[in-house]
Amino acid sequence: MSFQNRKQIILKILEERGEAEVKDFAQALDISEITIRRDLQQMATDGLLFRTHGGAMKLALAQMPFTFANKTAVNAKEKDKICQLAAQQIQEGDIILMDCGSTVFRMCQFIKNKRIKVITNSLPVVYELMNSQVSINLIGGEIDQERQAVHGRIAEEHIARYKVDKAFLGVDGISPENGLSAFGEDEASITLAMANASAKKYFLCDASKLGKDKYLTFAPITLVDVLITNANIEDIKVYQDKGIDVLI
Amino acid sequence: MSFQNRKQIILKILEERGEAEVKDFAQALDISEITIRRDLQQMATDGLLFRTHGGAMKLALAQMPFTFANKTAVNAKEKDKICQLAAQQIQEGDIILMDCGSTVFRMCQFIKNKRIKVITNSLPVVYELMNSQVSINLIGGEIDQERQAVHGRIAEEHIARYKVDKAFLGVDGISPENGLSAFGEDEASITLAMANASAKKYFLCDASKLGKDKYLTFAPITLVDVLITNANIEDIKVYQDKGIDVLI
DNA sequence: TAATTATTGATTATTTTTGAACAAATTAAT
DNA sequence: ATTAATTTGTTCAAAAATAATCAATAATTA
Repeated sequence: MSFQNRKQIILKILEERGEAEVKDFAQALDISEITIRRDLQQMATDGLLFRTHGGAMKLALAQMPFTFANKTAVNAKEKDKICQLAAQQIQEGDIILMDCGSTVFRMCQFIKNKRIKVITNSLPVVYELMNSQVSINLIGGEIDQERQAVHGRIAEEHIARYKVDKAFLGVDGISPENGLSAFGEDEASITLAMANASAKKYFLCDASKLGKDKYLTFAPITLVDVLITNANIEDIKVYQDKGIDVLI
Repeated sequence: MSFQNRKQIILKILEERGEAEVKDFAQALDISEITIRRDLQQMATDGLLFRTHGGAMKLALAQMPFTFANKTAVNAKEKDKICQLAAQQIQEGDIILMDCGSTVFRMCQFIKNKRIKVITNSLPVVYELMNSQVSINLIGGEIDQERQAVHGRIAEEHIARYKVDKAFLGVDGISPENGLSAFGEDEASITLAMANASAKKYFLCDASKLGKDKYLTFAPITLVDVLITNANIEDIKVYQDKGIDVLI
């Protein structure tokens, strides 16, 4: 077993457990502790992990070239529940669209092992699904460095070329009266383009977005096929009355 | 059994198992270990596999998960010199194409602070130029997880929509007689598409690629406008005779 | 057919990797 | 603050792998 092989396994262990001791590595790899220490030292200087006394930690946040993980920290647990529900809607072989919102991003962890194709304009999503079962189609166009996503006319035209089963989208605001709203034009038109390219439109909205209107309203509430949220039952009645499926 | 045959089988073994030891290869091919080592060495310099102490690994496995900057890069210093030369060819305001080769990738460090637009299919380039002065246009299409780049027909169509000043490209082999060659079809056709979309074509080739023909020859040497290399003067004469600008 | 070249295998020297022993440093506990 | 326990760094030796050199074989060319 060469150093390169061990490197792989060490990273995998860290990926699963977050942190581990030298003993654990030595046992898992059936090799002496001193060798593990040397491995960890080199990998630490290579920036692949964080060395602690007695072991190592994964540097998920530092390793990620994107700062997306921070954003998603807000209401992470609630969002994860929503995403788990969303992921359950996906069958093997599906082709799905995913937009560049922070909620939709958290779906990645639940779909990594599905054999599906994901079409997306979000670089964090691409990064997260890299080296997974999922086959990825990246939407081309101008990169918005702030959003870490692809936007613009070219991107919309790219989307329009596809017809997919399901689109998983996020919005900044949603209300029964004024429909869907967003903070920016770019976001709105990409969301719209994705919705138009998909047979079934799923919208992932945590409770904080329900009943709110934001800067730009861009689509009627009828665009929504399925609303996936963590709001309480009274608040979602109005949406069900409009003929929208709601998953809680 | 010829070297070509062994090469095929070695690659097949790696494809199946991901990694293997010299012993395994020697046994499978019924040939001495020293010969296997020689094969592996050549294939490693050709970029077909990753050599480890005691064996070899599939390239995709060796490229650490998402450490896009390949730190084990061979000839890093030589490549950097070539890239510095290439970067000097770029003026403020230029729109340039960059392909997904490891040499071209190293240009990023030298162009970070230029006010230019880069069109690329390489995810490492995108990540490297993120949060820089450079504005990025990402080519859309299917993602090749091994190459960490976008390939395919959609990508080529995307490229064809643009007309740019300069393209900075890499190839796996280049020779005065047979022109440009690559290991794979996808790579070749993307390179060709980029060349066609650009007024001036720069090719970045370290000395190890000069005078070599690889698996697939896909374009005549006349496609090259400028060759940037670290080879010695005698070796580049033949290219200059063909009317190609050469920078050393 | 003979001469030349390229490929392969064997041998030896060099390098790399690994593990053990012990001193130094760090952490935890009193 | 001091001591005990653990962890780490350093040095050295053994083992494994590689590189280098040279002879033998196979392939090619004249």
